[in-house]
Amino acid sequence: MARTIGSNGTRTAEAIRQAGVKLIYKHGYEAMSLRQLAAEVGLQSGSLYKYFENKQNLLFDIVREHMEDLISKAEADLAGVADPLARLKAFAAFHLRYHMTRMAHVFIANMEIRSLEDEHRATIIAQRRRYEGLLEDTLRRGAEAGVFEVREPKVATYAIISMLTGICMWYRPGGRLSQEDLIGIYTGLVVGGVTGAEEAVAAPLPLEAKASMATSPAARTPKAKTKTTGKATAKRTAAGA
Amino acid sequence: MARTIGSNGTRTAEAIRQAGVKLIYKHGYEAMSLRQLAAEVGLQSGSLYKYFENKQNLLFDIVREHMEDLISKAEADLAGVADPLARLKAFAAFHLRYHMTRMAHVFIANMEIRSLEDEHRATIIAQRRRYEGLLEDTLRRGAEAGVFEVREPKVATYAIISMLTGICMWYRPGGRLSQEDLIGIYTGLVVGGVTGAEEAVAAPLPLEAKASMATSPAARTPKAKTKTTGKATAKRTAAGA
Amino acid sequence: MARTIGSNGTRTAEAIRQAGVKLIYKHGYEAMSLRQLAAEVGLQSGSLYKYFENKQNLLFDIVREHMEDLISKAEADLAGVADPLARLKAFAAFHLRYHMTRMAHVFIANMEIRSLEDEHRATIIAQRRRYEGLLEDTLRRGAEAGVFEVREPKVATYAIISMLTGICMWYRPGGRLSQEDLIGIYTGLVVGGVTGAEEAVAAPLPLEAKASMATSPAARTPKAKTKTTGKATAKRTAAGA
Amino acid sequence: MARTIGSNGTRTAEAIRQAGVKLIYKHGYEAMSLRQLAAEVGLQSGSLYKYFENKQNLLFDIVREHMEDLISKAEADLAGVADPLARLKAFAAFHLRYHMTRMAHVFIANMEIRSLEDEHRATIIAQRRRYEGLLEDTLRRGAEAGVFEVREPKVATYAIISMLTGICMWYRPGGRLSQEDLIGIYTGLVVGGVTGAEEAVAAPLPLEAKASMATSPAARTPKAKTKTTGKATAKRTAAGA
DNA sequence: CATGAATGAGCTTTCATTCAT
DNA sequence: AATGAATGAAAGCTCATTCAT
Repeated sequence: MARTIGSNGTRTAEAIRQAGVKLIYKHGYEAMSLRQLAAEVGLQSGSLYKYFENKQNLLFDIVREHMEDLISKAEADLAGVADPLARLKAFAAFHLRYHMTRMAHVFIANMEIRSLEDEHRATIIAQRRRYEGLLEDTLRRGAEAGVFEVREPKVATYAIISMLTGICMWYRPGGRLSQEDLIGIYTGLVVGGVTGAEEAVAAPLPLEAKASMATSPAARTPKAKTKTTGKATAKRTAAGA
Repeated sequence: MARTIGSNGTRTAEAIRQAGVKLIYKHGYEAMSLRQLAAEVGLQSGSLYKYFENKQNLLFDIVREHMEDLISKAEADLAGVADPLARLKAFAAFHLRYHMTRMAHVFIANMEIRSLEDEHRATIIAQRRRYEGLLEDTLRRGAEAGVFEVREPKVATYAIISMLTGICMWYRPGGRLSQEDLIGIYTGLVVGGVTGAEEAVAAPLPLEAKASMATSPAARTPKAKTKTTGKATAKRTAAGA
Repeated sequence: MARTIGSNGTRTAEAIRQAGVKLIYKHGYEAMSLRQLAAEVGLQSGSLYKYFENKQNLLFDIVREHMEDLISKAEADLAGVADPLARLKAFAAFHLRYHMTRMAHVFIANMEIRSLEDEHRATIIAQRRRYEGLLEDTLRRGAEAGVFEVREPKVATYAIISMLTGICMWYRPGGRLSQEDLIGIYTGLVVGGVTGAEEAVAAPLPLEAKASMATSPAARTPKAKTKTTGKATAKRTAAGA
Repeated sequence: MARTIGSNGTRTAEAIRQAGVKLIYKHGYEAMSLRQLAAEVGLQSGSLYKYFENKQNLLFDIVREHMEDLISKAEADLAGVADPLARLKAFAAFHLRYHMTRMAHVFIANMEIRSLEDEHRATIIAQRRRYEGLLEDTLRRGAEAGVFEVREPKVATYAIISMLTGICMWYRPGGRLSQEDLIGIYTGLVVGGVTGAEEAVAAPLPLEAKASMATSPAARTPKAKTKTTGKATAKRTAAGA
């Protein structure tokens, strides 16, 4: 029988990718074994090595491609939107929609950064920073324009992204509230947070003070120690401990 | 020479607990080996079993005691505060301060729920729900009193807690912004979010519609399948896959 | 070079089985380590797991296959023999010959029942009962026919089988007495025992009295307690203690 | 409070001995851990070493003392009995009664010979031989006197002892048949076996032929390899493999 | 007499990975 | 493109044993 378009190899590669996402999401990267993965796609575990160099690279590929997808789609969505408030709402809506749609990928990208080796993690963190930049720039411009009450755009960026990303910890399709309902609720919280309520709580901050933050939240994630011997699985050491 | 005060056993137990927190924070529970842990406290790995039943129980003990501490301190902090807005601010301040102070414990409690066995996870999730209840009740009462514009207190609870918890992903002591600065910023975002900006964005929600959420975000964390045969190490399966 | 006929896998499996029998016979199941076994067949210990699920199953497979072999050969040997005395002699001869030929298997099947987990032990005990049934039925029919003086066929069955099985505690091929010599001697003891000498010793037994025996000698072997928690290696508890 | 007569130490020693018998009977020597044993008598496992040199010696002490008891009681029972048939019956009755009464000790002495180190096993086997000698001499004298039809007293000895010993594989007190009932049945089998039925089955044996047996069944039990290094638990190698 | 902390060796089992076929 | 046999390392855990107190 003739090969179907997209060779078996291509199809197997795709199956492995999908099964990998599923299993890492379910069990975690460390806890997923390649035997499991191979069984999921109907192969022997040794055969997987036709499709990736090693387990670490499978994870890296999944996360990197996810980040590329996330960034390009976000940039496309915000492309024509100039007004800061409109951009903020568009960002929030995009982020939420994306996170409700591709929960497994998002979950992995957030949880398994610690399982990436140094170099790979650096790549992903750079992508993350670029993505965060979309929001940070918007907040900064809105603040300059006087429409947002945001004195620390970086902090606000982290806060807002944490809030929005949190949705994939509990959201399930088919619930009482539709995706659009939820987008409405979350956007309300975000917009309310950055417009005009702030003075009610906080005293003016000393802007000239030394920053209390790392250059990015990403820097907080544990860093793998340099691989040393043999085939040993790379272990990670956290910067912050 | 006589035994030093606070027998070796007690001190070793404490050292193991602390090293455990440190290593799980750095490497993750799955990636931390008991040999590593033993080396960290200057023991043979087998000797650790004087101090815990098994690796899983070490994790559970750490997380459970952390949650107990978190809850009791939170309840103490909110004890006399009746006014919804004051309670909200007190909760935010407590949560942030706690998370900036005990980052490793908090990080572990959030990240390693997936590594807990069924029963243990259920215990922790129940504690989490109780903690979330402190905020949810406050939001609900504030909404009833007309001081908060919150139509979905549960969703708002998840959103706010996600935002506040996010601080331990990037905060480092000694930065430009003091803990109190950051508490000011975050509290501003939270209070702004729940007071009066919402109508600007979202259409009224159909309150009677079917819920789109699990009973708790906790339910999203992967659930271990029931142990079936033999001595096999328990693996986890995610509810959502 | 092409794979040798009978793939390596098949040959390795057979080598493992044989080495397993040899080492369990020599050291006992508990005392045999899988490292020993692997070394015996020239493998790493982990590689054994291509060939059995775990150590316990290796033992079970060995014992179960032995019992199947024993039963089927015994049934074949007795197939056409109707006369009770002839059947008794045929049984004794078969049992002795088998036990002198496959001493290691027999020894293991008798000694290591205690090392089997509950379910496995139940299977083996059922097989043992079936085998014993061959003798018991013969004794019973012989007693009914008046050719045997056997008032308690079950007790006599246990006694005779114990006597015959005992041969594998001391027999070695190449000794002064041939297998056929020994069969002659043992058969004489057995036949003499069940034909007509009994009244010389014992007073008539109250047949209606309550039995003083377990349903089978097998039931005397220690029974593993039901596995309860975690991954703990199953220990055994004796029924009679 | 004053010490009771028989110091605590003496009582503890006795408790350890009894618990040891119980646990070795239940689990087997290899499978019994000293932690279990210590727990059974309410001690820490390290404290056991006040009462024995090591685990191996505990086993040896138990078995040796059992054998001494067995032999001295048997010799006492047979002391005044001269007539071969009476001696045979007395031996059988004694052996059965003893085995029904002290099943655990007997079981251990039979099953755990393989777990004894070389030297210890040699001691026990010598005792066993002496015990067997009581029966063998009786058979020999009976044969010489023409009252027994036994051409191979050694073989008959092994056969008879195996048969009688087998009772402790299935007997339980409180069953339908009393100890005396069972003694009657077994004695009938034994006496019948050695009196006059033999010619019915076997052709005369060539007495001058080379023996097909080891000097004692005991020699069949595995022999421990010489202890080699450090504190390593001694492993055993079977002579017959 | 007994504890309790610790050792060091060894166990069964799992894993990522390799490679001849 | 895939198999299946095997490796070598490491994991969690248990054990008999020691010894200062």
